[in-house]
Amino acid sequence: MLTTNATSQSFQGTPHIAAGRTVAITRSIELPGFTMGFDRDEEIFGEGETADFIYRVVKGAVRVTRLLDDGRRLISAFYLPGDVFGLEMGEAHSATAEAIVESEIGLVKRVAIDRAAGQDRATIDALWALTARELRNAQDHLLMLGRRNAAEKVGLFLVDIAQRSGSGSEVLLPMSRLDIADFLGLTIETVSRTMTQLERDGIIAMQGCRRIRLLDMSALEHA
Amino acid sequence: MLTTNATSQSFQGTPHIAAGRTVAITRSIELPGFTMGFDRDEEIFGEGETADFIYRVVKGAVRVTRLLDDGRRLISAFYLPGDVFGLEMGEAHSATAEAIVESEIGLVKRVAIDRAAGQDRATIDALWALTARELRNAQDHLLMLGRRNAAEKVGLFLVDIAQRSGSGSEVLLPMSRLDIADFLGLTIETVSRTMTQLERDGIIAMQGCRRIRLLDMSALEHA
DNA sequence: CGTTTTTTTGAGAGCGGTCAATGATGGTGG
DNA sequence: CCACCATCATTGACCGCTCTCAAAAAAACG
Repeated sequence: MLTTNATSQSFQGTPHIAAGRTVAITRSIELPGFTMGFDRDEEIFGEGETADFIYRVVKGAVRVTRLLDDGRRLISAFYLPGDVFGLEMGEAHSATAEAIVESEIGLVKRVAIDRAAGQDRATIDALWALTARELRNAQDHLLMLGRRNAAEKVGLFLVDIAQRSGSGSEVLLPMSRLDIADFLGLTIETVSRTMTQLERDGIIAMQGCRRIRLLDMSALEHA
Repeated sequence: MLTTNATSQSFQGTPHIAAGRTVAITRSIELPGFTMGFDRDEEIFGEGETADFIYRVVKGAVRVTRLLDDGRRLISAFYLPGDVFGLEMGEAHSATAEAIVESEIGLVKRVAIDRAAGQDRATIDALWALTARELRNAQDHLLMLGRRNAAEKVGLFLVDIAQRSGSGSEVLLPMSRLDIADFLGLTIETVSRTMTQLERDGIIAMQGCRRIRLLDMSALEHA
């Protein structure tokens, strides 16, 4: 875990913080904000910190984690370009967000959002819709975890990532096996073994452990 | 599964439908609505049906279920008196709700809610807060399912129900072992065995399979 | 190119699932 | 009120999946 000292770092040659722009929260809602670069494994916000911003992935990938009391880690969601995260109803963040790879993140101040929401019904509805989308994601996650074997979990996960990254049947996983395991409630070994088995069965093909080609989508979804 | 023909049934001697009253959606928000009685295992709404109402448990208990394609059943939440459920962002219900025991449910028409929300910011915020609460419940559920053994799951479940029913350390479970199993991602046999073991360990005491006394709360939470 | 981290593979054990039988519970009708 | 039956819960034996521990292979990094 790296210490967060965002301002001292740079991102792909661009200034670390690009101020004075607007950030899209939904397709129609844009608010004044700025962009920030984060290195691999760098913390974006921590559990318990004051939730002063909401965030949007411009480029890269983000994981949101919660630590159980006994040290086990639970990944509640992955966020890909276009996804909004970090919206809280309470004062503080209820989980930690970290960049999975070098990422570019848009930030909007919460006070700016609250101000806009006070004047504009459309903004309220957009924020509400974001909460509802998070709810749906959590419920889909529950469906993925509830009484399914490892092959089903990994299969559904790959299909989900493929659809969301919109790259057809060719997936480039940004996250490690450990991330996948903590997301699916499995161990790295089981994730690895399952992928090997899916490849043996001709359901996927791997070129390196991150580049996956989905050969048989229906087999992935139904077992 | 019983067929739903609510108007032809009665509930504990009171008329099945009591019209012309108001139903509390939150502590401060009350809207015109009515109350309806449901028998044990009676469907309140079904997956795919138009979401014309939102619901509140007045008395009894409700389960919300989703059926996986292969027939497995997943319980996404239990609702106890005071809890609101059935609020959807889309047109249709994404899950099925059934009364676990004979229950009294308050209903408010969605058009009435939308009308109130159009005029009153407090109502919008209340509805948004309800969605956020559902999200938190789903995330807590994820925490309960993620990489925990049966004893941890059952322990956390019992503590949760005890706290929500507010009856101290004496819990009267409205739901069957099958309901608990489908909620925790276990089988009835494992739930049963786990309860027996918790009793042997002196962590709980059972008077019948529904009446549970929680003797050691911290042991329940941490294993 | 060497070092560190991540991934893969293997062997063994344990937890929870499956199948099956017994025991408890509750509702119904005689 | 009790006998009967249907449903639900418990218990047991066994098996398979996933975890654990361990080591080798591959990839990422400086």
